[in-house]
Amino acid sequence: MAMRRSALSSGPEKRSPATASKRASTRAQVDQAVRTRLLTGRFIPGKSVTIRGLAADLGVSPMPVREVLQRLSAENVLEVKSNGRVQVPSMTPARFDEVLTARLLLEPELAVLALPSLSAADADALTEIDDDIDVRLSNGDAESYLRLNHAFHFAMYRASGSEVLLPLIDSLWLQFSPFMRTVYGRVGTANLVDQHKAAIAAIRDGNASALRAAIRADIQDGMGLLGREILSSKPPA
Amino acid sequence: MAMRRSALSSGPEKRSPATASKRASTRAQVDQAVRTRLLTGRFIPGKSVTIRGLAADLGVSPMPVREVLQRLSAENVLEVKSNGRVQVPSMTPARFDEVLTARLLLEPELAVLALPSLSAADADALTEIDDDIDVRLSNGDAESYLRLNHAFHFAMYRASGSEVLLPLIDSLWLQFSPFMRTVYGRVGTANLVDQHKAAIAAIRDGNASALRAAIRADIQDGMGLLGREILSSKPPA
DNA sequence: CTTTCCAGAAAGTGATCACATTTTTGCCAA
DNA sequence: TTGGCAAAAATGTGATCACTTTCTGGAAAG
Repeated sequence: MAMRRSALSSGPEKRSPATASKRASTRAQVDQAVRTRLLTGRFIPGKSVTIRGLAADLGVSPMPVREVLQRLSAENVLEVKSNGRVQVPSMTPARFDEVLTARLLLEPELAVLALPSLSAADADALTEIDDDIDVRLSNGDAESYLRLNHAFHFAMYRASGSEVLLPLIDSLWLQFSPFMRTVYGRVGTANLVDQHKAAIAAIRDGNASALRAAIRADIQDGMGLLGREILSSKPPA
Repeated sequence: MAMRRSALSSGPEKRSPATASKRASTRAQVDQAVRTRLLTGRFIPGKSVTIRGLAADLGVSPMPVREVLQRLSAENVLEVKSNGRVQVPSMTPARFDEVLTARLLLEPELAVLALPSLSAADADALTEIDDDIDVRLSNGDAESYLRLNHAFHFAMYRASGSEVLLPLIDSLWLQFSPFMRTVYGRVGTANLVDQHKAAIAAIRDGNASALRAAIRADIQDGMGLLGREILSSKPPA
């Protein structure tokens, strides 16, 4: 294996004991790094994640990693096996159906709740993200698609100022993203469709029912159709 | 303050270093203990929870407590202030509305998903819990009511074998239970109504739409009416 | 060539320490 | 009595160690 030092922070490695330093705890950095990896599918379902291994990978001590893995386990994002080992859970048909159900129940609702707070400027920002998505899709860049699709949805959702629904949806995305990455890697991204433009139009019109329908359809298009099919063929995943 | 040693495990206190001992990790025990306290309202909203303090209270070392607090923070159950201190969050009107919305979206759905797995024996068990609830309500025993109401709902939900929706709902209950305890303590439990009997009837009939309606109404009755009113009068809570 | 078993490595868990920061307390002066 | 200020206590965070359990790989036996 090639030399890889400190996937976290490219700066000079000074870390005196217990130096909370620059107002960003090491745990928060590790947490962000792991979440990003999950959301962009850089953690494959079934992959086992070890404290010391990830700590070495990120160039930090085991303690912050240990706490982050606890957090993600509690969020139902990582799975703790009976022997204590932690891994990215494999997707099952039952699990997939539940995630889809939960998304369809929660996300259209939160989008509608966010609607009053979404300005024309927000709609412009969403359009910019969506244009970027179109480019990535045609290029087959699955990882960037995942990242931007997440950015699109959460730019909407965050506008709601939600304190309860948003964390729930956050957990859901962390749960399905690793699996969807494998799906997109298998079937490609070229024929992926979404309802982002319909959603943006609904936002500009301030049309709640249209926005609800768009988000619902978007989830079905991006996740429902493909994933269900994949799971029928390959058992665990 | 009176002497209080080890609220956890009344047995002889032997704990050699790193003895995973009797197949129940200390962390799991602490986790269960804290969750029970939250669900029965023994943690008051606004109460600050410290690692060392809780560890001393439970008679364990700080490490397991530290991990449990991380888990509950990640689940949006405990709040981490900007200074790192952890506390049971105060309920706000916005937060309350969101919890109620999320409950109404998720719980009726999961109940219906559980319906096919609910046998006549399960209905009998639910009836037994509900009878117990009636006794506690007339006695004004708010803490037992919280515990049994939780038991009633989750006896249903668990039958679904859910891996995704159930953890989400779990998080919601941990979020609103401390607040509801203060509500019941203020208005009493005598005039509390629920739809448990309607739910049990729907289960015995295998009637999905009736069950969905019963759960929805039960949530409105037990939480919606009272809580909204209380929040109008006292600001934080 | 396959199976069994044992030694070494790897991994999670709990304990303890050190340190920076924040909070609390108690005292002194106005 | 009250206001502020400094000392002390409390708290979260990171690091490190010890120990148990589990996993892995290879050697020996069939």
